[in-house]
Amino acid sequence: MLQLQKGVQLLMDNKQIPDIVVGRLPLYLRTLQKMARETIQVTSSLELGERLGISAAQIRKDLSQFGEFGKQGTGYNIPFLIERIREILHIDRVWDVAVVGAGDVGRALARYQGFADRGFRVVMIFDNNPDVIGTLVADFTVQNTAGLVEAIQNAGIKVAMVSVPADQAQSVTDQLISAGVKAILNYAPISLSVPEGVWVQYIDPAVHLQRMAFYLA
Amino acid sequence: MLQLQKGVQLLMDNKQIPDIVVGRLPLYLRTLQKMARETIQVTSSLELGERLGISAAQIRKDLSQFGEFGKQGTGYNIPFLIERIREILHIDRVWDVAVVGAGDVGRALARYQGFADRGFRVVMIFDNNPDVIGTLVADFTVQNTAGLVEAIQNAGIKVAMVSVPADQAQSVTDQLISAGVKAILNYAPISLSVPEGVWVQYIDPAVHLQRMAFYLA
DNA sequence: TAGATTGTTAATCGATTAACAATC
DNA sequence: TAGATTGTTAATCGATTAACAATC
Repeated sequence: MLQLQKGVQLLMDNKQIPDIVVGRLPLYLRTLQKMARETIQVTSSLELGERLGISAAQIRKDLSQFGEFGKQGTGYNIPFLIERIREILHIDRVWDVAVVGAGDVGRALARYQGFADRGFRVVMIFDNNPDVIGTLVADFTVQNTAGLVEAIQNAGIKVAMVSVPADQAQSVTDQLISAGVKAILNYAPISLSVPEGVWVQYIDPAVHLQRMAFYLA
Repeated sequence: MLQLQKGVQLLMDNKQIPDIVVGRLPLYLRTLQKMARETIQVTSSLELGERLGISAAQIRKDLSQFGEFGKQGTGYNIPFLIERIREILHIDRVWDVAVVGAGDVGRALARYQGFADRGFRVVMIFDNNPDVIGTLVADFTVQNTAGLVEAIQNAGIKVAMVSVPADQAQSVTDQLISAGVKAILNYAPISLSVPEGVWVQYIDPAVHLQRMAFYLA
């Protein structure tokens, strides 16, 4: 009875997790996986925090949003915590990803080895340049962007990376959304408009460099 | 006298600008430059905010940290505001940048056209693979990483991008710092340790994708 | 002038840190 | 047991928003 009520409460609770906390989980995961490769079995919020440059209190607070994963006096079992974070982030599976734009950046993304075991794999790449369509990138034949919506819809792809010129990025984004894509990693140097329920992350190296330049003499 | 005192106060003030505000300035700049290309002359905090998905109040508050750049009833002169932000960010000049690691990512960075007119230009690229050293990337001959410290020191370079495998990134970072580099854009999927006064920004596409995966069903 | 929009203040909201009982 | 470390609460700190006088 209490058990049930608790369950109901949890369901109704629908506690809103701060996005800033969500944003730190992949960093925790990356460092935990590095520790695992170093065959470390257990860690503490203090040790993990030192590796990340984050306070121990913040790590404990962040994790406590999702459950109780540690043991007093001992700390966190690393393989266990890795699995919990993978579940929380929904990367205890592999998401198929489409790349749009087969220039230098798109080709580097299609070949990138860094997605392996991190929840994603590139499965198709598009371009609108007739000289590029049909060529091979990694193991993929570059497809015509004209067929993007159908191909992505048929494959049920929910995640895409955009590496087209800035002036094509919004149009490509609109097509991706109409094809059912819900998460877009945008390399074009432009702010995108997307409807509620679609997520965008931005990678613009010039923006990152400019931010640091502020602190340069 | 009052004038002087004001100046002195400003000097002594040394008001700490929140880093989160600094981080938004490059986004404001990017959108303002897009508006300028659309030959718009004047904008308001409301209009700029709509393009960026940021509240008008936040834009005004952010800018007010650095001075009074607008005009009541009118808004902001776009070319004027662009110049002020470029000064604030210290990108009213061109920073030379070194790329370390001439794999797919490093080569894409060396060829990237997106740094033009945004305050940076790549001037050298390094790798430690004998098969790659001496080859051409864009207009640059790939140099041996063994000579990195001397070359960067001699050129007075303060900004670098790291695109080497994760297990070499900390060692490369240490060398860059000993060569005088103060700002590092790190593409290796690892947290770097750097001393006070050195700035790091991270680009890890898997981290960005993982963050969005949380919101996917 | 009337309308628009700034820069700034005060109020609100949210995130981080400090501290500690619980407990392994 | 003694020492260590969690999960959580309360206190602090910082960021965002609302509101408006000033003024173009």
